[in-house]
Amino acid sequence: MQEKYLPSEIERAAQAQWAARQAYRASDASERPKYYCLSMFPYPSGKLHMGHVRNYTIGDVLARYHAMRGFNVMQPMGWDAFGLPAENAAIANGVPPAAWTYANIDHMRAQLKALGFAIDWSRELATSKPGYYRWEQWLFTRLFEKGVIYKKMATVNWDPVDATVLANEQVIDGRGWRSGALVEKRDIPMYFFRITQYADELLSGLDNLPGWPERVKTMQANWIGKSVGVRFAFPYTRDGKDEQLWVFTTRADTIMGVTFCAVAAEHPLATRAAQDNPALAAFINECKQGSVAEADMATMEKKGMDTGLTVTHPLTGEQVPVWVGNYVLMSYGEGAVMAVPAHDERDFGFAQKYGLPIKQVIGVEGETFSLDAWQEWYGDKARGRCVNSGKYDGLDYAAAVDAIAADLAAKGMGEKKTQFRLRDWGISRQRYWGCPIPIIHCDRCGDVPVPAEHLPVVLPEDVVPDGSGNPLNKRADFVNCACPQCGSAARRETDTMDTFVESSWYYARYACPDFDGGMLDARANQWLPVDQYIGGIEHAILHLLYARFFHKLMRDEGLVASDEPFVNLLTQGMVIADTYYREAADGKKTWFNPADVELRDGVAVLKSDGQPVTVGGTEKMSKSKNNGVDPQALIDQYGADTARLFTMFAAPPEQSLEWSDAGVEGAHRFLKRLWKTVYEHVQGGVVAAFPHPNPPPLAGEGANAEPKPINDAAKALRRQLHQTIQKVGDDIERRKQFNTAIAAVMELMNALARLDGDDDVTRSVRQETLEAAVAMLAPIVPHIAEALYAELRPGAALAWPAVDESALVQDEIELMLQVNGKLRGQIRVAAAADKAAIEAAALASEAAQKYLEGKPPKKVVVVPGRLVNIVV
RNA sequence: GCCGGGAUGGCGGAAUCGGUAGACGCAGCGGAUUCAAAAUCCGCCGCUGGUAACAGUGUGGGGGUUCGAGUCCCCCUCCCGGCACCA
Repeated sequence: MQEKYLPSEIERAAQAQWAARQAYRASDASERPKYYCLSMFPYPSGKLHMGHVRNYTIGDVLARYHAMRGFNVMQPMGWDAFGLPAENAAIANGVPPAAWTYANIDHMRAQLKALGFAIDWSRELATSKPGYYRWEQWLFTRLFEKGVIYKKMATVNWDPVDATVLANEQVIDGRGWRSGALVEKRDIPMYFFRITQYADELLSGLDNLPGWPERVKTMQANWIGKSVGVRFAFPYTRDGKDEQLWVFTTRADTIMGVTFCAVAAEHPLATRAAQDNPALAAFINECKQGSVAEADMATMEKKGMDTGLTVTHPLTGEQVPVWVGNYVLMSYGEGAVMAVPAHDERDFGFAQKYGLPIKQVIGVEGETFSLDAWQEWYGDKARGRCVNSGKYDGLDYAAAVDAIAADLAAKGMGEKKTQFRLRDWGISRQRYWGCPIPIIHCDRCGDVPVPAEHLPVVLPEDVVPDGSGNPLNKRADFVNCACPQCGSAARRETDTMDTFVESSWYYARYACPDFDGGMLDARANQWLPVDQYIGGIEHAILHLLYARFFHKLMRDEGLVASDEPFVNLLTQGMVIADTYYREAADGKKTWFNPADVELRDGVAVLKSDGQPVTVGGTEKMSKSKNNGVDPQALIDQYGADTARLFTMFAAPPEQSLEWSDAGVEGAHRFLKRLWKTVYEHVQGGVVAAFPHPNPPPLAGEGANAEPKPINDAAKALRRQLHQTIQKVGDDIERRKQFNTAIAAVMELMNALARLDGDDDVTRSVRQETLEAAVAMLAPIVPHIAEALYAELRPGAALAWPAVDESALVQDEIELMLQVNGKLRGQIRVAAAADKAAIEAAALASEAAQKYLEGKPPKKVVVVPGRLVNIVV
């Protein structure tokens, strides 16, 4: 055995050996129970970042652990290959997005292999390949024919200078990121998935996901946002015609307090009023500026303008003024809202600002309504009883809503309605590097889906976008085609799909990536649902909701048999690091990578020039803040095992992980010590492990089943060993707390180092401990574990150690002794002692005597196995 | 703004069901080894007072429940994630 721990050597050897025997190839035909372990696939941005290392190490630990426990494990990997960054790189460097993407994939695949992940590479896929997106296009045409996909107008961010639709990310302070032009809202036609049709099932299905974190389920439930309310109309007459302004409210009980209505800038009523009102027209134009992002809408200053029009209150008959409000969105509900300033925070602010009347219609007994205390009237208190509401006075929330809905229905002016906050999913993107939408526009036949036999609609890969518009529009060979129905000249749709579509079903395609006869084959149901899904918490809502939705779409197409795609979900925290920057005179910040910064006399300075930089706080590793730590340098210096050990040890998986170079050093030190401990033991000759229920046969020792006499120190170590086996299995399998699993093995190794003696029994206990410790670490640091186990048990395959129950038995245990809840000492009692015996022992103890001063205790609390608390 | 999460030594974190706060690791300090250094090994290490034994105090802030609260309840502050075209 090599005396020195040489990571690069043993890692290369282990990886070559795994590849040679195809160790991680998942069998489609196995007797063993399946375990499908999936990590969210990466966007091929260039090179792996620490978030990837963390994500895939978590998945690999679980995959390897389950393989050691006898499961038929599948851990696949692929590439979320379409997306905006490829186009940005194209604009910056003049490289086609395809070439850039595939080069990145090659580099990142090599990095993943260097980390030693137990991935079945035979199932690798990239979403930008026609063999993949072909089936996405096929499903699109099926759903289009079923009406699950439809077309409607939707609002986008429009850059008037670049003549391009911008992603929210590309809008900075209301301006286009490249042009700096003020962004405008613009309505364009888009294709939508009718996800709202599945809203109820997506909501109720959360109850069948006990393996998901509560917080993710809560976020999804709030996102779907089911609410029962009332949709009703304010009638009005215009140009001699009777018309209606429809609104939706969850607070119909406050309908008698309506003092105005507010409509979106794009609302037909606003458009009409603006025709002979230049000031209003100007205001509407102003409203149309800025981004469409909800966060921007919600935080901007609430502004409005009177249209001069009024509508009739459906119950009181009063005239109600109609305002245009910049906070009312055309795409939400009806594009119009009723306003009750007394009982809605936003309406209140608006009314205060523009001097609109405020009318209290809800009261809480014993409390006086006052404008100063208006905030008090939200939450539970808002659900008081009706006042100043005529016939509805005295009714509570539910009764008032029922009565008001009934009266509106009787007049044909409204009805109860279940409303979801969830909106249909718009998937059209005016971008090149995505999956083409398989639609052909024919002047005669309209929107015609591309027939299955003509799929895939292949995206040309030699295009270089320039940042203005979609380059596909300039490709006559792509655009011009014949209508599949009538054969006349037609135009191909040039919008591509939202990349969330590709990531909504890739998990299913891994079961049968080579199948070219359809989207999925029978192997999908063999492997699905995914047993464990791992990915960042930032995907808690959108990606995970879309994937659940897609699973139900595929189920309803008869492609999968299950209702939900992911049985267990682990949402890992972010990897964060310090940020450093310098600010120029014009306020522009230049960010420096932590690797280029060092501390000199407590001041952060740039290594290159020694001048100070400003410390900008600890944030998610990102390109924009230039605080990403390149895992490659770490692997080169310490090896993959150290990188894996550190990322698993530094924080529990669900919390954010703060990067630290010093911690890496500690992880490496532990592996060196482990290597040395095994080396020293092996130098003395390997022996059979201490007898336990399944004595492992070792050449020369035979079936040595005679129990050997064992001293107290070795017995104590064996107790700790088997407690550790119990704990580590529980930490990995149930708790998914790898940091404490590692800490427990470290403690065990520290205890082993203190075990003296070179007799046969002690050596066999040492052998047992080392075998188990190496096996327990194998899922986390597989290369070194492989090498060490081969020295400890030549020829044997790594196996998870079994717990020896008999080693756990204790005769005497220590309890803590509290007086008035404060720790004052310990007592030793027999492990089997009952409450009375424990109490007697406690009262007889020196510490108890000291604090009781001869007086009887007021109360004694005995928690067997834990403590005694004496109240004096 | 709305929804979700977090805050524990100098640092990362542990305390799994309300029961020894600070496991494990990093940094630091002291010692051994060495010509010297690196590496390695041993010891100390929340704060305040004390030579020490020990005492007091301590889990973002304020209040509450309990024999007992980092953990449960109410209020507050700050930080982070998501907000539908970043992935």
